[in-house]
Amino acid sequence: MTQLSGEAAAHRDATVGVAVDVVPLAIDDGRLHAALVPVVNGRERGRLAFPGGRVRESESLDAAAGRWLERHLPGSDAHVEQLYTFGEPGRDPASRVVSVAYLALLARPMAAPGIVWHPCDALPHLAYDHAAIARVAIERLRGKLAYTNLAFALIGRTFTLAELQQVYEAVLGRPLDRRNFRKRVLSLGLLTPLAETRHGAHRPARLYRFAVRRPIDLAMAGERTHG
Amino acid sequence: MTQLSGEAAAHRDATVGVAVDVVPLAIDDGRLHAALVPVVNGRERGRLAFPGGRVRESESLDAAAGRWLERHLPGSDAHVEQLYTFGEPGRDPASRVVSVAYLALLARPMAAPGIVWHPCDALPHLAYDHAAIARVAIERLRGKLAYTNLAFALIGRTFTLAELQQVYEAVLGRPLDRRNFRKRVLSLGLLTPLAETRHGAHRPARLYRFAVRRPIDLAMAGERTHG
DNA sequence: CCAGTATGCGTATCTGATACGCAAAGTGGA
DNA sequence: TCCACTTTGCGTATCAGATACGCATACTGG
Repeated sequence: MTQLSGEAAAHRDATVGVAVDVVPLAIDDGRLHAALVPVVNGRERGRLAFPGGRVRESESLDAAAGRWLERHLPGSDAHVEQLYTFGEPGRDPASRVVSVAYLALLARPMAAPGIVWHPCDALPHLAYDHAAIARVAIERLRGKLAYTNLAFALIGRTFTLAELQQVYEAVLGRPLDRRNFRKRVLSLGLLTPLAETRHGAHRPARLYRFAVRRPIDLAMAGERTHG
Repeated sequence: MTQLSGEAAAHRDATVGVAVDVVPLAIDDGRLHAALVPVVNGRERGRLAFPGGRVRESESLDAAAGRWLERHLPGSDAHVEQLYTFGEPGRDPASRVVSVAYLALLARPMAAPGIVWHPCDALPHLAYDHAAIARVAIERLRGKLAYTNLAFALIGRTFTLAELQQVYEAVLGRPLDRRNFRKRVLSLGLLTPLAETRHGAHRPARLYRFAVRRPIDLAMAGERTHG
């Protein structure tokens, strides 16, 4: 906020509410999926929406996002980061609510009561402005995948290169060349090869894990002049 | 907002206020500057902060940002875009306020009553968490300059390549090679050469203008595989 | 008219992205 | 047992863009 120069005092006109909406995303069967819950009250009852709700006076926005995620997907151990804030006056027909949207990346689409996982390329009609939130979420994820190690949040602790490639293909929505993908991802130095291999129907594949499982911005290293 | 399953109803517990803070940035003398105003009330009185204040019930967040910018820098004709939302419970000692921060890019550091322009690489001690807001703003601007045409907002309608280069150097904080800058920026096809030239102490320089003066994402064109 | 400086253009080189060939290492069926 | 088949793993050729840098051009000012 800041200085209330001539404006209403801090405790007055608290007519604008604050909420968070969490967009849980995970890969399933080579496709990106989003977790939705049915709306229980109001004019939008019955429609699907992202988990979310009011921010308490004593909690931070990040804490509120974590709390609402935990309520609907308990123990999900997701990577959560702020996405964008939606505050059009008419976005909730009941009252004026500003919603801080969050991205939550899960290693797997875990089941939970009331939760429905939908493929992101064919979402149903969502409540409120959640279709716009979904668009921004997927767009952001696509962008960040290219210059961060964010993929670690969408895959288990150990994985083969083919499995990691499936994550990228699911998010980007297009096929990648196996051999170039291998070179690229290994040259970044983010992966640690393990001694074990995964045995399937054919040649066993080496297992890897991410050296660091927290967000790293790769653009910092290779500084770009541009301009 | 969203479903208020078991939570307090929409009109109750409106104890969290919503505000916007605008970070006005402009280039002056080859350096990036930010516009600040003194805080007039509360414990932080006298310190400098970014322009901002409460969001009205009937206005959108973008409209609130534009209103507070217009109040302090009337007629600035800035490019305004949402930055990040800050909502730590203790960020304002007076009351719980969530602030949606906005970036405002100006072609020149225009003067206005009460406004103080400070170089971004040597900001004074700011009120509230505005130092963090400033960091995020500059970081975001640096990032977006590399893959958008956002520079159009930080320069006048017509300019020489040397002047445009100064904008990039001021934001990025490091010198660029003249000849490579020229090639890069011209190959992007964003600039339209004009017939006129600007005459100074030496060889006259051709004037250019941005073909489009609204944000364009360049990464969309050259799609990156990565992986 | 010449020294000085900024503009404008071109070339060589390096790095990274892309396209694609091919051997290696397993499984499963004949 | 062995061979067809599939997936993994590695290498090479080529191309586009980034970077380093040389140099002529076109003005001003003394």
